[in-house]
Amino acid sequence: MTMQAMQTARVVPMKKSDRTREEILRSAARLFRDRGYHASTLREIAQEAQIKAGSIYYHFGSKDEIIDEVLDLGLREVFNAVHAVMEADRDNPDHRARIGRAIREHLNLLVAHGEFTSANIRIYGQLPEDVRARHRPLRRQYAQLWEDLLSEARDAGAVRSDIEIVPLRQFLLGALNWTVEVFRPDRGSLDIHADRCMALVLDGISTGARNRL
Amino acid sequence: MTMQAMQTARVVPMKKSDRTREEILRSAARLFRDRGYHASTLREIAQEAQIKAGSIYYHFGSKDEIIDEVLDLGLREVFNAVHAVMEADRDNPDHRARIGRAIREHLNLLVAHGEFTSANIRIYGQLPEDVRARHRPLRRQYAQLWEDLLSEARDAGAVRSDIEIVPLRQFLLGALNWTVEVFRPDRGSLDIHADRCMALVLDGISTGARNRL
DNA sequence: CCTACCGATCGGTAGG
DNA sequence: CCTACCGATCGGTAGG
Repeated sequence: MTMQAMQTARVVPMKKSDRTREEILRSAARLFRDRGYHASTLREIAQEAQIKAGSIYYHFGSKDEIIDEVLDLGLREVFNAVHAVMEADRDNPDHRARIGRAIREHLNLLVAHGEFTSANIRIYGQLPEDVRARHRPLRRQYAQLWEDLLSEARDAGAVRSDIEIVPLRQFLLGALNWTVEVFRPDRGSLDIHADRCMALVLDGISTGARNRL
Repeated sequence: MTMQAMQTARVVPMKKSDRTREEILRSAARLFRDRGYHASTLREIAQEAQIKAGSIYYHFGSKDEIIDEVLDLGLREVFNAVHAVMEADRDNPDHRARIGRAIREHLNLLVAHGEFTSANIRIYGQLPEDVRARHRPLRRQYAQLWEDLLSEARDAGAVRSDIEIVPLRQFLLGALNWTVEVFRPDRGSLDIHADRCMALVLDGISTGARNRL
């Protein structure tokens, strides 16, 4: 197998059943995002994936298994990419630049994996508690990534010292996610979008905010 | 009937059927907010309102009629209150203060009518198109209120002239709604919360933003 | 406002 | 991966 073939194989899975499986997940993510979890039926998901309803159970054991994987796909790639950027920037003394690069990477991934991240953001609050519970550890891990970054920035004097880290992280990630949902920027306008978020959020944090977060 | 009685009558409806009707709406709003529209069944709504499922149809013709009224209640009172504040402030030359007061009133109402405004914010994106279409005129009206306020501020030089009004309004209202959903501030901390939003959002708009919105 | 019920549709399964 | 089907539950209705 040539290098070319191996790379292709990683992007477009070779086995047909794998491609169908991915199509089910992608269809499910789109429907979950647009109509919510309960309103999206397995019959609609199957139709979008161009198979019959009963055939979904060849690939997944239950609807819960599908939502679990959609949630996981939506966040894990964001986690890995942002984690990598933060690691590469570990010794940079410019904390504002570090935060900026993390923001940019976060937005990048949100746009790249549209269906899955959007579905995750939009429906998480409305899922049954047992589904949320299974997904929570990954959420906590990602939140911790940002809280560490912001803590270091605060300790270095780059962020106002009277701002609490947890609400700051909530506000920052919330604002970023919200803007992507509203603006749906294309790849070309992503840098502008990231700068805008930086300016609106970070300038407020570091110089403008009069009250404790 | 005394003045006292009349005022009481307006707050707590006298007829029992009116009170049941209100209880249905409030239960529906809570369930819609917490689980989404489709996941909230008429049977659950009825149970929360302490009546039997079939009895809902004594008060409402369909589930659609309930969601219509929940959406309307969630936004109309916000619209009226914010509109009144803007009118009272019409000739104030301090545009930053005008925007600040409008923000404060908006947040005030979001907190005051928690179930209905939260339900409106959270589930609107996932509703069937015909439900959204019926609710859209009121949404547009409220958006126009803010766009007028922001346009005047920009024309007076209080907001950067290279910022487009529509995206600015989307971002501002989106950020305000988001923070209320995340922080759920009590009445006591509302002023602090409003100031924080002012600082984070408005300082970015007027002095910090490098790029066009 | 309740009881008793309807047709439709859901998530899921058996057998191929 | 499909056909044919199950019990459960949904929004909604009839009759009181």
